[in-house]
Amino acid sequence: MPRQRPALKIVKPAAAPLGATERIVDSITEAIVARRLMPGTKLAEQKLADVFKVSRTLVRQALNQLSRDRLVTLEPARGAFVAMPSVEEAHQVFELRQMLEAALIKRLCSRISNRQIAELRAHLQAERAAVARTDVPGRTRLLADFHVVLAQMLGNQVLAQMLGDLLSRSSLISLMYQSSHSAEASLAEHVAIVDALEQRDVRAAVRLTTAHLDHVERHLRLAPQSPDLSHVLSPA
Amino acid sequence: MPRQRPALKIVKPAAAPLGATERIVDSITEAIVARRLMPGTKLAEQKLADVFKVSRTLVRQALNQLSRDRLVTLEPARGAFVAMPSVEEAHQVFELRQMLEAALIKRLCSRISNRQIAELRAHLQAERAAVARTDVPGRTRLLADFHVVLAQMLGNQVLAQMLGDLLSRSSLISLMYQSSHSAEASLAEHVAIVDALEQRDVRAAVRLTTAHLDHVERHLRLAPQSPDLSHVLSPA
DNA sequence: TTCGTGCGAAGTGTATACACTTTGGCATAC
DNA sequence: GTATGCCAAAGTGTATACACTTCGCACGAA
Repeated sequence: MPRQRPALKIVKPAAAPLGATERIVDSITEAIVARRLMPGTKLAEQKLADVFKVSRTLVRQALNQLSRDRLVTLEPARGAFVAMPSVEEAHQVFELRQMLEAALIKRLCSRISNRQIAELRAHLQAERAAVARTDVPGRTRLLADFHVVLAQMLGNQVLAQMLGDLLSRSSLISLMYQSSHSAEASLAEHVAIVDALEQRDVRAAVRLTTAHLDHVERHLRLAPQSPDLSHVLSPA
Repeated sequence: MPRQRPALKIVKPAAAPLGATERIVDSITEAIVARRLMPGTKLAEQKLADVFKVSRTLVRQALNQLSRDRLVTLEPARGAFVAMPSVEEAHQVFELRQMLEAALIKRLCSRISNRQIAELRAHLQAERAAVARTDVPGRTRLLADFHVVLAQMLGNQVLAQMLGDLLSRSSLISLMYQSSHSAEASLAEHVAIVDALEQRDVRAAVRLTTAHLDHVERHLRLAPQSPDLSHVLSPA
C-alpha cells in the first residue's frame, strides 16, 4: 500500500517557497523609488537581516542584486550604501532613455490598438488622482510607471525590464538632484504624448517624448541631500 | 615606540583582494561567449567551487550575477544551467539591439573623430586576421566587440554596459540557433558601416547597421544543440 | 590642547554546517 | 515483464562560525 509521506519533517528552512531573497530586493527597491531611503544611506547587513527576519546570507544576495541594478554601491570591507549617482551618470542614463524611448514610441505608434490607448487613458487618470491628492510616493511611482507601461505595450519583455531598471535609477537621480519639474508638468506632457499616439502621429509623439525627457533632465539641480535612518523599511 | 603590527595573522581568507567572485563571473561569461559552454549545460556549485578553488558561497554569488545577466538560468532546488534563450527572447533581444544601435550610430556619426575612425579600422584589421586564421573563438569575440567599441566611442558607459550584456546574450542565441551568417559576411558589413561613418553619411550608416542586424537575425535556425561537459573552464 | 598611537567594538568576507529537495536505482508487487 | 514505491546519494538553500578589516575612542606624549 502507498505509504504516508515521512511526517515530522515540517521544520522551517524551506519555509520560503516563493521568492525569499527577491522579497528583500523588492522591498528595498520600492523604498528607494518611493524615496523613503535617501542616497548615501548605509545598509548594514545585520540590521536588514533583523528587519526581514532572515540571515545575513540572504541579505547579501539581495544587496548584490541591487548593486548590479546600480541602486546600491558596495564598498569593499565597508558595506553597502544607497547609490549616489554622479552628474555624469545622470546624463548618461537620460541619454540612454532618450534613445530607447524615442525608438519605442516610434515603433509603438504604428501598431498601438485602441484598447491600449484606453489603458493609457486609465493610467493617466490614476496619475491625475495621485497628483490631485498630493500623494508624493504614489504619483512618483505612477509617473515612472507610465514609461514602463509603454514599453510593455510593445510586447518586448527585454526592453521593458531594461527600461524599468533605468527608471529606478532615474528615480534616484531625481531625488539626488532635486528636480524642480513639477508633477503637473510631467502629467501634462504624458497626456500630450498619449494624444499624439491616439492620432497615430509618429512625428509628434516622438517629438513630445524627446521634449518630455529633455525637460525632466533640464530641471535637475546640483543639490544632494543628507542620509537618513533605516527603520523606514516596511516589507511588501 | 611604535609597536610592530600584531604578527601571526597572515592567514588567507582575505587573500582575494582584487575581484574574488568577479573572476568567476568573468571566466564563465567568457566561456559561454567563446562557446566552450553549451546552452543547457549544468553548472554544479561544488564542481565550480573545486575548479576555482573557492567555497560554494562565492560560486553562488557568481551564479546569481550571471542569472541576472540572463546567461544562466536558476531552477529552484535543481541548480544552475547555461541559459537556453527562447525564440521569442531571441527576437526581443535583436529588436532591442536594433533600437539601441540605430540610435547609437545616428548620434555617433555626427561626432566621431578621425582618431576614432582609425581605431575602428584597427579593430576591423583584427577581425580580418581572426577570420583569416579561422580562429573561431577569437573572431566571435571580435565581431561582438565591434558593437561594444562603437558604444564606448559615444562615451556613454551606461549604454556600453547594456549593449555589452545584450551582446553576451546574442552570443548565446547565435550558438543555440546555429547561425548560418558567415563571419566573412559580418566582417564585410562592419567595413561598410565604418566606411559610412568615415564619410559622415548618417543615413547610410543607420541603414547599414539596421541591415546588418537584420541579416544576423534572419540567419538564425531553430536547431538547439546538446549539452556538454564542464571541464572546459580555464580561468582567465 | 593637540596630535598620534593603540586597543576594542562593530561589521564585512569567506568557509563550513546542516536541513531539505531532487533524482536515480533497486526491490517488490502485480 | 512492467510498474510502483522506497531509499540513498547528490545537490541546493539557509544559517552560522570565524578571520579579517575598518572605525571610533581613550590614552599618552609633545
